[in-house]
Amino acid sequence: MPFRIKIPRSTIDRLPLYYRCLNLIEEHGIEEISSQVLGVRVGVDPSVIRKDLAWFGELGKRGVGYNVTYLKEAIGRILGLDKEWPFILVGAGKLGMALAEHNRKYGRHFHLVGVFDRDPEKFGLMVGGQRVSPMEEMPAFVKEKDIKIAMLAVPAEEAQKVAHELVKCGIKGILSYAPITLSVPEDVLVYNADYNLDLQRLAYYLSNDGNISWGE
Amino acid sequence: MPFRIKIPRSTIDRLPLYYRCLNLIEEHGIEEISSQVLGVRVGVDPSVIRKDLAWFGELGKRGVGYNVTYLKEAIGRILGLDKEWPFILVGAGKLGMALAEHNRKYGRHFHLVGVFDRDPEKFGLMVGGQRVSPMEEMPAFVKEKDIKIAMLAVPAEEAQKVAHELVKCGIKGILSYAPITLSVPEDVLVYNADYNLDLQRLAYYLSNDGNISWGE
DNA sequence: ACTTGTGAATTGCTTCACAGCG
DNA sequence: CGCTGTGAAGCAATTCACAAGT
Repeated sequence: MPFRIKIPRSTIDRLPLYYRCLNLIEEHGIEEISSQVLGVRVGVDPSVIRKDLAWFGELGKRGVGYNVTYLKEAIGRILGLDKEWPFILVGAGKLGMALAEHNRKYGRHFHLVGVFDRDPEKFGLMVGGQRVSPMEEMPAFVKEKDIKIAMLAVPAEEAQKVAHELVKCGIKGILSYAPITLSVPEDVLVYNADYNLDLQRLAYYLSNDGNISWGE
Repeated sequence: MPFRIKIPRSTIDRLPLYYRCLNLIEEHGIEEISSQVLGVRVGVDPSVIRKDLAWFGELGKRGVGYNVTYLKEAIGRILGLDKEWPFILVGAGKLGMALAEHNRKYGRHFHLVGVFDRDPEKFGLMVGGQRVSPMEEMPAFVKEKDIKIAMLAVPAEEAQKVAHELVKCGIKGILSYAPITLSVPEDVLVYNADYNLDLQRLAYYLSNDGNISWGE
């Protein structure tokens, strides 16, 4: 009888950190690693790493540690990186173009299959190995190829409208660079990549040293 | 007698969301807002908003709600956005350049004052309103202008080395686009802007629908 | 001897429910 | 009456400490 367990969000948030680090460690030719050492490399407490991994079975060997390649591949499978994820980019401005080019060079597991924009001047331009197509062609394209992920790099004013369209044709995950909170149905996931959010968080800690003070 | 209270990290993480949204609401000419309505706009439970804001005093009026402009400015002060933050960019590749241009157009509260790269071919290029300077000039520049924030957009191989240099000349906050976990002293803050992390988290939820299944 | 996997204790955050005020 | 501010309850995540395994 199949049953399902909910994995803590914080665990999922850390898995890509482990994965990224294990890739590097593997390249260095290291075969075994302890939660201790991995912890230092990813900046996470070893017991957190062990708890995180334990959700998915017994991935390590007691007294020894974790096999780097095996663990890397296990985490890859957990994250769904054993398949290639096609995604589209909406918005071929400077930022969108740079992201697309960057992905072409460094992207693993995710490949750009379409770029869309409203501006006719952009049509036909090559961006990240794809020709920019008019926004009107997006719905058919996404439905036909059954694409689930979109990167959104359009101006704030357009972002909500575009998000709506994306959802309507079946997109389930959006990585948004737009500086607004998108409203989407709850079965659609949005990650905010607007770097101003992070800059502002930085500013808080730099201003307040993590606290606020009162009194005299 | 001065005393200090620790604000939850999750509260700080949400403040920029509120701030971003309040700016928009203010532009629409709305003067008062309840935690209820704001909650819908930012996708956060109203009681979370009230608890978050309560850390900083009584910012609202019972029976009425929050004054939009007043609240926006209060949050701005809390985050340290009442001052302008100068920052530098290290790495004038495609991504760095796009980020710099983007910041010039849309950046509030943070302004780019220097761009550095190791590649002599880049020297002198205009990026985000600044001329690209050789990496060697960075330490003197940062120290002299007392800059605290850096954006890091260099290849993985260089990133750790550069992070070290940044820390050595007084940088306290790094927004890193490099696909590695940087190791820095604990009084230095690093935010990871590597979008592959978010794509991988998306992939997990799209693959597993938030769960994993066992058994038969 | 060393390191994982894991229940138990602890800490921190969110949700609830309502008193306090406009 | 409506909405904030807040103690208390409930839930989730981290930390601890050690048994289990190599």
